[in-house]
Amino acid sequence: MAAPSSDTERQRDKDRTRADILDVATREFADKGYTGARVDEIAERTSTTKRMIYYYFGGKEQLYIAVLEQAYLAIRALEAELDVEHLEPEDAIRRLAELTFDHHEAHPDFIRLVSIENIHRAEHIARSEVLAGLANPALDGLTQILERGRAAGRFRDDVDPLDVHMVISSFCVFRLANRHTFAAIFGRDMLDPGRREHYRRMLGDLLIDYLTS
Amino acid sequence: MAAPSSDTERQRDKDRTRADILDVATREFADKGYTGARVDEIAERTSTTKRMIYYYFGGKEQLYIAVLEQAYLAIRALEAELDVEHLEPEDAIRRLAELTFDHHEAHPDFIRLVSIENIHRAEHIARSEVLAGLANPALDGLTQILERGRAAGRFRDDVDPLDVHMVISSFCVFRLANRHTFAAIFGRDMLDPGRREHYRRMLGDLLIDYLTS
DNA sequence: CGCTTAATGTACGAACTAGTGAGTTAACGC
DNA sequence: GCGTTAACTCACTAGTTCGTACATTAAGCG
Repeated sequence: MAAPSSDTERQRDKDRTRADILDVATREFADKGYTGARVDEIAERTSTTKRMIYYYFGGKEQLYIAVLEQAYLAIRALEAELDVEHLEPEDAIRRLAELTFDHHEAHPDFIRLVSIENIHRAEHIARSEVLAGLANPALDGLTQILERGRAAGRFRDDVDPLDVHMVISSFCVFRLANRHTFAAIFGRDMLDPGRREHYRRMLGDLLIDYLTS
Repeated sequence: MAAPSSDTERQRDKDRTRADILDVATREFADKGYTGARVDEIAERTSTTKRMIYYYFGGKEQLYIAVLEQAYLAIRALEAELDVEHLEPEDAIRRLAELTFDHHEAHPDFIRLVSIENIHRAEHIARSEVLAGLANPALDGLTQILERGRAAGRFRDDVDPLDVHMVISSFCVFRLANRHTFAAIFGRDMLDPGRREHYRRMLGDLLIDYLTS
């Protein structure tokens, strides 16, 4: 056989092995935290061996950083799809907030990785050339929306886009990141599907009432 | 000497030894997380030995649960001091929010412990008889304020106290818990003293605008 | 003042954990 | 075909980490 074609199962595949490790590692780190995750455990769930983790990534820490990079880039790629330029400012804000709301709910592992990284004071993000200062497409969209609302005299003129982004993130992140202690203390599951629409609408109301006051 | 008096330095003191261990352990667990914390490290920073940790607490996990219990009870004791019955509903809401805002900022270790516990899916809180279902005095106060505001026709009548509490917590917790990744990605320190008043006021505005819309 | 026991210190071990040394085999260009 | 090298396997180790067996000493009581 001359060259491996797409329908041929290659026994050795650099990309597939790497992707396999990264995928398993993402789940393991998100599940157990950086310190709690075990390299041997990751290796076992992989279709390859522990030696390959060191071959491709160098060590536990570099593997964890690679996991963070992949997770952030994937989320940012999703955010870049945001298209709200055709909407009225109020509707655009709601749409943007709901996009974040939905994204967070759809990617609990990412939220867990962020929480874990904050426990470690973002030292790994700081060490990553890819992530340090990675721009946020959603923030650019938000800036434009606020500008349009302000120009139309419908939004107050003393709001910083990053502050609004912070409010949206607070709400959406808290709902996922703190759901366990919240449920244990107050007996309410913030992820209960029956309350989903209520929270989604509430976030929009909160933002619009503030911006138009 | 017959009995140990208060001015006598007792060489053996059950309470002091226990409190010492608990204090050191709180800092260690908040700093490194449950898995990251080392029993030997805690012992070393104590004025006693590792053997005593096992003598008084039984093991790493029970020590961690004891740390959580003490931290939660201390915070709840502070919250119980809330006195807003003499204030107008709007001012009472702001006061309550600012109290939470200040408390969170003053107790970063507590916020870290909560984040860590959420990573572990609150399994230790669930195992603690003291903490499971521990009532929140601040929530009772909030319920009364909302009721008064609603009766006076100044607050909307479709708000759940726990939802308002969630919004307050989201904002205050996010500011502390996610400050590192937020700073790494956006270059803004949410704990910058120069922005403190801005955030404090913003939270109040956010709540009042929503409740009075 | 000696007896009892709660409180404390010392030394150690079994299991785990990140990482590696050295050899092996499949893929691919020539 | 064949040599080179990238991809891969296996067995192993040095250091760590929770936990404990055992010895010891201070405190209080009759």
